[in-house]
Amino acid sequence: MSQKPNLPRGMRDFGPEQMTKRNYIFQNIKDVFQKYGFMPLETPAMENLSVLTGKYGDEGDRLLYKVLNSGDFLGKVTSDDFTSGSKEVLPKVSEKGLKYDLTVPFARYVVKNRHELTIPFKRYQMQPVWRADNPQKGRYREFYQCDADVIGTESLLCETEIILMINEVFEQLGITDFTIKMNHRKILNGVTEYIGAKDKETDFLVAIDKLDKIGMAKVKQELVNRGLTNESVEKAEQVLNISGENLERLNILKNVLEGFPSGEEGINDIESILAMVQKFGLDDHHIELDVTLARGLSYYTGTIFEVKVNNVSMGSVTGGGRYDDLTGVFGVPDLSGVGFSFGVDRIYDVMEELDLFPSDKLTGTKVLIIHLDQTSFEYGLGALNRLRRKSISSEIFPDPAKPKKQFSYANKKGIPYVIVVGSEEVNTGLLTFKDMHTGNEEKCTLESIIGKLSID
RNA sequence: GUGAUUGUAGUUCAGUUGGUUAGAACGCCUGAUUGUGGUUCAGGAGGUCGUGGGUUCGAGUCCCAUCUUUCACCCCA
Repeated sequence: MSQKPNLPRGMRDFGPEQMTKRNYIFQNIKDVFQKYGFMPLETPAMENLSVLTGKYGDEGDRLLYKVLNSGDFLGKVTSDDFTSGSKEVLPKVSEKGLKYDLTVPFARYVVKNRHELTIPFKRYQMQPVWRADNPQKGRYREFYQCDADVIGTESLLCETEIILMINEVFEQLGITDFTIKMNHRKILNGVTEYIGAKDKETDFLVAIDKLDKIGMAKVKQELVNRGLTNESVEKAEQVLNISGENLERLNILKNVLEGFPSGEEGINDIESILAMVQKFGLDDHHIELDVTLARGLSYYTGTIFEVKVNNVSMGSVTGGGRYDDLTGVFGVPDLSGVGFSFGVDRIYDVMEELDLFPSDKLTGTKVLIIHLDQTSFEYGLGALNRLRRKSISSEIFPDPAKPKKQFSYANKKGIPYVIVVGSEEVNTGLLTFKDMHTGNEEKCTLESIIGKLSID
């Protein structure tokens, strides 16, 4: 027990059964991305720290995994650096880090290849990212993100298509009870202006983002603690209490934010998106306008959204938004982009909790050939070859073993059918074909077996 | 980074105020069944009690450190 090798904290293996389920999710997402015209992209696990740092706020910088330089990593460090602490030492011992999300490396890629890209550039990316966070439920130190971004257009069609894609993916995965929470950074700007707390915008956003978690009373308390005036807090409560259908909420907001240009722009965007979603004939679009949705990442400037699966104990499973100037920090301003990301690991946990994995779509090997002696083994090899030529996922037990052991193997692997080959079968050419689920057996030619297995 | 919490067989867990040889269930292996799994029955293997120190005549049990698990804060997929 004690000798067992262990994994680093927050990192996980995925066994065959888990991988089958994970691939099922990946495949669904990938199919939808491609259907909407996104092309695949991969970037390395590591980026230079100069690319990563400063993009995710102070908190993000803390959660970045830094990679020690190769060779004599202490070579450039003086004893003065050492005594003045890790801040001085870090840049001298580490130049690279593991990527924290897929959006920033994507922006780096866009800048690097901007002359070759067809604009608008649409890409999807499904890769692991790393965060040195403390693990807990639905939170890992290594996890996959599935991003799709469009860069180089301000069209609200992008936002609309994101909503369509989210609906398609969740529908295909069998997740029906979910909510796409949508908001707009400009609406939030307008609200902060309206309540007279323009200089406290970050404090305001951080506090209201917790509303559904800690309740109005505590949010108000936190707003006061963060230095907002009582008048601001009262006005904020009035806005945060807006309820009703999306259109009603919009109308109330319109009145409140009249005369605040930023807020008006945000409302117009949301209205356009909702109208366009209707044009695609999506009646049950799961959208809920939520003025408390703020989202952490500081680079969002337009529409923001987040998906929550209802009635499960899990944070958001998808998130995204529009960023007007992500590439600005890399020297290319005015490239507007919008993107979103599925959290596969969380979707997996949710589907497990709701028991949504379809067992029939997840089987690997379809048929196992069981042999009883050397002659039948060799006969079986020929049959195996023919099955595989017909693209039937099949295997033969590799060792001479008792039937009991071979059947048991099929059973444990969940292989739905077996073919038994013994001297009788070799002589007659009629193979014993068994349905492991029902236990029924029949004698068939290989052709008719192939026929039956090809139907499924 | 802060505050709690967990660790005993492959897995999930019992284990009394510190006291003989650390248990169960499931799983695994063998046989009942030399051409049949999943059910049943009989038997068997498997543990440095996370690790390192300490207290004690004696530690799975108490103390310290460390790692790990889970959860909350922060933040977030």
